Amino acid sequence: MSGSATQTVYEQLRASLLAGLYRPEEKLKISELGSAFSVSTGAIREALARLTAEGLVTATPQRGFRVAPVSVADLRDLTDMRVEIETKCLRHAIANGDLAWETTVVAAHHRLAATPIAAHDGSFSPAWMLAHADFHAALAQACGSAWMMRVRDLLFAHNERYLDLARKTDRGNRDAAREHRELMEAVLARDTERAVTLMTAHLDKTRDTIEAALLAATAMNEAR
Amino acid sequence: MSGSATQTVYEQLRASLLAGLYRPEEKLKISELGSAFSVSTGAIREALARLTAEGLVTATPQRGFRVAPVSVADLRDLTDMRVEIETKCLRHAIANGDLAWETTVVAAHHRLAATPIAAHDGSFSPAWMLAHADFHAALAQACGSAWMMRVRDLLFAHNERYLDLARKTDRGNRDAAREHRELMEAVLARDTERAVTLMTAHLDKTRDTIEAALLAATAMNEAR
DNA sequence: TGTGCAATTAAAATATATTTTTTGATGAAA
DNA sequence: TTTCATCAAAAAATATATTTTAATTGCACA
Repeated sequence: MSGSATQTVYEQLRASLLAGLYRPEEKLKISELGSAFSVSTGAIREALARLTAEGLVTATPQRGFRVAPVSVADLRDLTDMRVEIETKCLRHAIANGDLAWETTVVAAHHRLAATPIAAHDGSFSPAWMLAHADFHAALAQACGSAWMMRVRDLLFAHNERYLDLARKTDRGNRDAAREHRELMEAVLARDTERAVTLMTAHLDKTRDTIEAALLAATAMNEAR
Repeated sequence: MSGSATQTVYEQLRASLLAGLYRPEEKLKISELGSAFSVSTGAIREALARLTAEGLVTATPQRGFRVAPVSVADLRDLTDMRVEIETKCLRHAIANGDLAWETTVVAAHHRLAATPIAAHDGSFSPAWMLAHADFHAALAQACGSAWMMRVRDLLFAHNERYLDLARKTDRGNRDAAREHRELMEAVLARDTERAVTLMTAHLDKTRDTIEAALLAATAMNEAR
């Protein structure tokens, strides 16, 4: 364990949110969570406060916490920003990255490629989600800017939440593995423009896929 | 008052941090703050948790909270990122902004120009800091992207902390008022390239000033 | 005089108890 | 039936108490 109870709760809650274990706008009851994690309400409130600052949770005075909402508009806005920052990281990383960086990229890609994408229930497997996050983080890592990485990480986290909503719709009609491989190859070849183009396409494609799933889900809800 | 105690504490603490009322790396004792604000320790912990997620405060398990450190390296990194995002906001705002936006910019600038920059003790006056923050926010506002604004606000907040460190060194050898006026004029003329150039110069100049003050302060500390 | 160890103090972390606020239900009056 | 007011239950917010952990002090011993 990495230390305090509140820290553990924060990490687990965050992971659960990113994995889509709670629905958007769902109420997060303090005492319920408290008994679920078997810690005091104080620890829960503290964890929720941090998640609120991250934007993964919303807080309304006197009426508690909820899972942050999702929307097509937000997804589009988020993706635009992500394209911006991810390509910027990539440019810098390709310019600055040394052999050690190349090595971590290759390693991260190997792990990603070798990890089965789907869990038995049709959702993304946790192992793949982790490998995927690590691969993208590895690409950006060598950008040499802590602030860039920080903003990147924030945006990536928010995107993960959407990613999970696109479980079923996604795979099959898309070759994410190829996209990742080409991305790696462009990076190793230090072909900045190609890498940027591929990254942009990759993120845009992800957005389109999620958007379709999101609209389908909304339509289903409205019909009911 | 805008509601709960924890909310109030969060806001006040944040304002104090941005105003430089606490020194970087200073210990933030929970119970001390509790009695200072005359609220329970829980409320303090909650506020600190949020500030931690914002990066204004650092938390170390089992040994509490401290004011986040500052450094020349961080300031440079922060400014690079700020140039990036502020100019991006500006481009979009100039493209999208309507008359209502122009109006708020003019209003914000008028207020800024009419507010005395220095308090009697040589630091920036709180009123000026507020008017300054509002002016820059107004410029970016019309960018039309919530995520852009969110990242911008985060970066701006961190910069405010540095700004205060540059109190004495700054004014006199710099005509910030002119820079702001020119910025407004370029924006009203919808001269995107000029506005971007001015904004970049404005932020870089701010960094240089702060950096000089920071180095001077460090040298003084080392000499002691 | 310095070094290591125990005892003490201080502070953080956690749990529990209390107060306040909101929400949902029930029933009376229009 | 609909609307409004009142009451009861639930949950959030806050305060207090307890436990755990880290820091400090003082003392014995080299």
